[in-house]
Amino acid sequence: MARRPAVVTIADVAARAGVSLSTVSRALNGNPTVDPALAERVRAAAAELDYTANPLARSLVSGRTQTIAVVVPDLANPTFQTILRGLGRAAAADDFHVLVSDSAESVDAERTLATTTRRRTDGVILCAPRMPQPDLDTLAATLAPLVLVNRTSGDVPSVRADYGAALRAQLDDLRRLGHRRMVHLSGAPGSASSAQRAAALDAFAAAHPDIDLHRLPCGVDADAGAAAADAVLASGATAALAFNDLVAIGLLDAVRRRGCRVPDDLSIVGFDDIPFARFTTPALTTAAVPAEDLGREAWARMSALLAGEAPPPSLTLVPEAAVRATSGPPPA
Amino acid sequence: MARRPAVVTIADVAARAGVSLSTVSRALNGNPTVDPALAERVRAAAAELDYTANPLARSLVSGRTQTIAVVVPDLANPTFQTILRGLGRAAAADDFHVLVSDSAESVDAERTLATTTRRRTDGVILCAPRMPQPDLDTLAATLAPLVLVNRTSGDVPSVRADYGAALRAQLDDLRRLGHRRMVHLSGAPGSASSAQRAAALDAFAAAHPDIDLHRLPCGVDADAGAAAADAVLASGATAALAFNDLVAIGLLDAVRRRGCRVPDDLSIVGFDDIPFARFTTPALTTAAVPAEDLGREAWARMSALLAGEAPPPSLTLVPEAAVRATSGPPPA
DNA sequence: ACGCGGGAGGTAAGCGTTTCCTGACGCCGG
DNA sequence: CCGGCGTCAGGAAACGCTTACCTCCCGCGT
Repeated sequence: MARRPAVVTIADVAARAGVSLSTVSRALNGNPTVDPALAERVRAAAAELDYTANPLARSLVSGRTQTIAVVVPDLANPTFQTILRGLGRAAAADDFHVLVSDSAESVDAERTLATTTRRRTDGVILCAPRMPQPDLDTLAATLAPLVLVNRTSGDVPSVRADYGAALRAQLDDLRRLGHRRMVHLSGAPGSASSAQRAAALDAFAAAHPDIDLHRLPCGVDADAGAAAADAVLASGATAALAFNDLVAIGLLDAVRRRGCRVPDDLSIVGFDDIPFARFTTPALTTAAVPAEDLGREAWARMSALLAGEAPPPSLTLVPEAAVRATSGPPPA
Repeated sequence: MARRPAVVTIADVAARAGVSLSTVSRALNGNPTVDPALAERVRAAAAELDYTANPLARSLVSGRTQTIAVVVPDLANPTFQTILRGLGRAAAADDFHVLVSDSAESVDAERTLATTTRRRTDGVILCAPRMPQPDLDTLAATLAPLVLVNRTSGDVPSVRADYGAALRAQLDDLRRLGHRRMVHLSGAPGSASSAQRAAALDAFAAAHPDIDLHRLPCGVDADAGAAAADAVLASGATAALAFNDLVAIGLLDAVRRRGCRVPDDLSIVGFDDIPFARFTTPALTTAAVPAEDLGREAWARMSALLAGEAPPPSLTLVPEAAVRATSGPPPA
């Protein structure tokens, strides 16, 4: 009994069709210089043998892998998941594969992963990298083609949400509602959005000296938000602005457990508008970061880069306010 | 000015160290037959040139890519995200990369993605595939090494949660609480868990003929849960068992908006214990599927397979009941 | 002093493609 | 009728690496 070869190569197809390797390659790649009848014969042979070109060998010679790498700080973060989903689907539509790595919020891992995954892919998308700007600038030089999400570096194409503008809008809304003591729960110091937010806070504080705007260091997840509950309540603030929805949700739950009524005693606003923000009680007021769009747009830029075209200009989306039920006037 | 070669190859290192290609390869791969002093010289040359072996070329000859493929039905589903995270981190710890694809709940995409990604990786992990059993069996034969999550096929190593057992426990709990009219919101017909759940429902119905157990077709997300609210209320059931937490959350929110008190008027139990289940109001009673463990264990099996060892036996984890506040006795 | 064994490093053969270059053939024009 | 040119297919190099195999040299034993 004829043992089926473990793997069928282009040579098998060539033998079957009675032509040379190069002809098979040309025929299967649609090279027009091959006689149509011959091409058909080759295709038939390939089909009978169930042949598909080995992508590795192909990549080695062509220098292209049809794969891009994405590095995110934490796969458990709903925002990154959504970005990844938009990105992944857009890339898949263009027949590209996605290699994801989770840097576990570690700057070292970020650098290492970016470098090693870059070597086996055609480009890298760094999603909200936490590393300091100089490090990012240095690294960026070695990574091209590179697209950044929520960070910028030189003229690297990027897409990002304007955290500063959205935070400013939130602060203004709360001020208009009458709040005069507010607290901001800041997270992930490395993230670019932190800088934007800090600037927005500074500007607001300067513009409204009558308002007591306190800043409370905090983590980036629900536990961190819960842990900050006592400090928030002790601060006497009538409104809390959380780094993200996770923090807001943790805080919301924790203060309610302590008997604090939201929004009557304390207004809470989140950031990101994760899918669950609608389902908290009360429904969370937040700023809707269009994460899926960010992912899609990031791919659009990478795709242009890979095609050697000029990428679309860097994009800054302003998150839209999603005013729901955790914000309201301060207690009288 | 000496132009730096775009890419430094093993030949450059060999020239720099004044040795042959093979010696460089051996030295860098820690082959003990190379003289320690020479090895050191090679390593030094490699370091000066900032050389790293081209993974593609290496893969082509070695036949190993240090990469595995994972196919999930929907990246937006928190359970798959968690599985992916456990899997990704475990694989990363073993210096493996992960190529993820989102099949968008499409059976066709599932098959195609599995096949094409398999070719550029060392193995595939199919996460909760939706395709019918015969298709899965056929496909499985061409995919080895393969690991299945939440499905089985022949003697393919697998890890899964025992949805049937957990659902049985939920049903028993509700019965003990006194519920006599219950409704089950079933989702994703293709999924293996649906079969297990159907069997559990059948068995329960047979064992407790006095209980009215109704089944309501439903989708798999929060919107589907919300859409089912009227039907659930109209059914007169005092307890609703949702296909997953997303459905439960949508339902919970929708019935509360209609003035229904949970759990006083209606008990609701979810499934999966997604991170947000703790934060609904009231906190959602659910069954805790250890998704991160599933991911980690899936990798353990793949890892063994790749090492040519016998994989650990297929694993079935029984989700633990997470009794919180959406379940209670039926109204009197 | 010579042969032989063993160890270290070099040579070259792949891995499976793509692609450049060459050669054969046929056709057309001179 | 012959030369030249265009077309199409084959040969072979190249992509960057690993590894089997072979050579060379050294040291030992007789």
